[in-house]
Amino acid sequence: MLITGHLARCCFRVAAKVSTNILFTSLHENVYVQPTLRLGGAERGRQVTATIKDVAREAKVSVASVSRALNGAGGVTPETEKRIREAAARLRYVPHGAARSLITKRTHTVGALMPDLHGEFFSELIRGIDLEARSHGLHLLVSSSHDGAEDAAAALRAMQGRVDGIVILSSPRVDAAFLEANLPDGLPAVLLNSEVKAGAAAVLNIDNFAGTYAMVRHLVGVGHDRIAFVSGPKDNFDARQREAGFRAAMAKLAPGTSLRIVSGDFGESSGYRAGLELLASKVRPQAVFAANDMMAVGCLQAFKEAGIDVPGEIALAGFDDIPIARYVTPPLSTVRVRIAELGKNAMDLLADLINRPGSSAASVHTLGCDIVVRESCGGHRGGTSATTTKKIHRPSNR
Amino acid sequence: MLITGHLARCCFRVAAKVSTNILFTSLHENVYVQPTLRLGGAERGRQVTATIKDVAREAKVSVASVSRALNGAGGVTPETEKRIREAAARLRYVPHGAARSLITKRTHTVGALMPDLHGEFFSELIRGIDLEARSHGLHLLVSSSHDGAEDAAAALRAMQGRVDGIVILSSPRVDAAFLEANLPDGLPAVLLNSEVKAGAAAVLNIDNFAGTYAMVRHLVGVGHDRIAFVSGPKDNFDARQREAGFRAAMAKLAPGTSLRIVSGDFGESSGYRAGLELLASKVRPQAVFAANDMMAVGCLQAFKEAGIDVPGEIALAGFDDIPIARYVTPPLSTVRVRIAELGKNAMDLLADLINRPGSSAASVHTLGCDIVVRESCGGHRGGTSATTTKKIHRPSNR
DNA sequence: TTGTATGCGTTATCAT
DNA sequence: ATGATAACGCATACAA
Repeated sequence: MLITGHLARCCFRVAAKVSTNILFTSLHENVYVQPTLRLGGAERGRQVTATIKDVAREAKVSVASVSRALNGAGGVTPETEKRIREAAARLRYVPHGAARSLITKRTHTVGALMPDLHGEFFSELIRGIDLEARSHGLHLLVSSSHDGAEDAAAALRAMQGRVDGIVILSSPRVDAAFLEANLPDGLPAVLLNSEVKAGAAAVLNIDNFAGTYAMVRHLVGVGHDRIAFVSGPKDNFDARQREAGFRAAMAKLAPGTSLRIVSGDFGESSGYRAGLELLASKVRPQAVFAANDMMAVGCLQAFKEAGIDVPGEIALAGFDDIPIARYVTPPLSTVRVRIAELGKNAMDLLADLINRPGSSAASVHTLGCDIVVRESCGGHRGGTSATTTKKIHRPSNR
Repeated sequence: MLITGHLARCCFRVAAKVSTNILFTSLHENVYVQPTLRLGGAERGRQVTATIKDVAREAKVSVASVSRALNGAGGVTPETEKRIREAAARLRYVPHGAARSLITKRTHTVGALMPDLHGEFFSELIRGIDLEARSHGLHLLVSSSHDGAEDAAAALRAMQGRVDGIVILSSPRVDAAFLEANLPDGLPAVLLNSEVKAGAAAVLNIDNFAGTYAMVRHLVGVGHDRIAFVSGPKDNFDARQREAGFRAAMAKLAPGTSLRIVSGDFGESSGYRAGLELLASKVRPQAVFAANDMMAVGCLQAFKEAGIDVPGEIALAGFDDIPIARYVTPPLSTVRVRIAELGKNAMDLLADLINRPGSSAASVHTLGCDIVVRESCGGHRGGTSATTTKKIHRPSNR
């Protein structure tokens, strides 16, 4: 829609396979010239990794002393500890994670299981999780990109014995039944964006309901009455919550108004179609609230093509605050989800669950959203708001 | 710049801590009602995970037979195998990864080490890596979000014995010296976006040079002569290559033109400043080529505010093809980097390195780019082009 | 304080 | 075909 296309070769086509390099050279100083460099010391033979035994031999002590010294368990003379540490450093000794976790029962690793996600949401979530994991001394085993339940189940199985806990981002496929069948009993788990309260798992959700509610309140506040809603896919938990929030808000804040809800699928083009459909209505809405930003962007495109002024003739709002929202014309008002914080909180919850088994088990948490008022919804005075994580419900299941 | 602000509360503020839930209920059917659900069978006691011994006992065979049967190593009667499989299924037996890799010397896991990256690039890269890893039967241990060399070194150490190989995305901090000091000798590694050819590691780069060159050719082709360039940070490899490509292209395709290069830092606001600076020039450029899209977007903002028509008065082009590029007005012409493919190729290279040690070692590969012609650079006939990965150089270091 | 010995769960090498 | 047993690298209870 926005782009059209003819082909234009980007790279140099030359006969010889390796000559691209040479061609560059002839054009310019050769950017591919690279410093040759030997890595590591390449000890004799294939001794690629030193073990605790090697260190023990080198330091002329037993493996037990090496273990004690390096783990700070005490019971070792300062001088022998020094000797051991030096030997370890000399040999570039690093404890073998698998071996250690075999006896320790701790992998210091958490898993992240998520559906096939593109873009900002995924990266921000992982970012939040990873940062917090590191601060807890945990590593992150990621398994993303599965649409199928079979994929996800396999990934879950493969994590057995490799993780101390797991963060699971729910999806239509990874639902209650799936978790019941595949989530190992006793494995600390945090469910993100899930409608199930599953066993001992903690649940952390986005406050879609309140976010939508607040946006409706803003729209009503700036004088809009007939607000249409573009809903998301029915099998999506977020989408359902957002629609519920919209219905509740309208019932409360604009009572008596007949609800206008057209369905979309979170995709840009479904938003475009919804926009066209709304324009064709007998009574045109004063504002359109799309259940996510991509659909709002599609709407905007439809309005632009029809020559409708936004927000002059129709106000527009979205949900998510994807980066694009700021850059469309006019900039899109939306509900911001603090994704990295969601990840961070999930990780905190999980760490707690791991360190104090049962502590946060079966608790349900909710992360508030902000609304970001930009130009697309009229009554623009700008700004954002923030709320904090609130514990909603915590049955004493233990 | 684009957003201004007043605060608007998004969530309901109520006195009681837990009452948000109740409030919602009073507004609407309670969206937080969640099905209670017992997970797993909860075998007796704390037997949370069955081991191979349990299966052996259950099937009345030795652990050796269980191992053979489940690994398809042969040497086991169909009926005993059946009995073993049934016992395993009954006990929900899953082999303990750590224990297995201790003896196998294979973790079936690869590490991904990357700097603190936001947005699309990170997510697409991980996506490409993860998808391909899965198809190779490998898992992904991610360690992202370090700016410091110390951070990265610690992450690298922690991967010892937990991964069979590693993909490293270079950054100013993770450079030749860093790798020499920290990359374990003998560990299969693929360096992404790196200017060093390090030991036995394979290197995979984006063809920044050719991408920039092609875009300049396009700009010149549609009649622009005085093309200004907004460069990126000097310590960034991509930025340097792109500038080199620009210089080379201009020298070849627009000889005699005096070069106009203003420096930026890849950030939007530096692009904005560069835009203002260029507008203030005695001789205004016909086209501006920014070393990345964010700077181009900043430029565009500066031009818009100055009332300059794009592409009418000044053409504009960027690099990366971030999602935003399509949505600004006018849509931004740019050089597309196929990031997921980069990740996929890196993973392929690594899998090769793992399975056939030394096979792809010390090879250098380059992934071509596409140019995407949209409206911002004039001469708009639309479209993209694609090139494929080409092997540039492969010393016989083995 | 230090060393010896056992076991973690698995695969591999022998026997039988 | 099957079973006993020795690794794998580490931490730890116990002995010295």
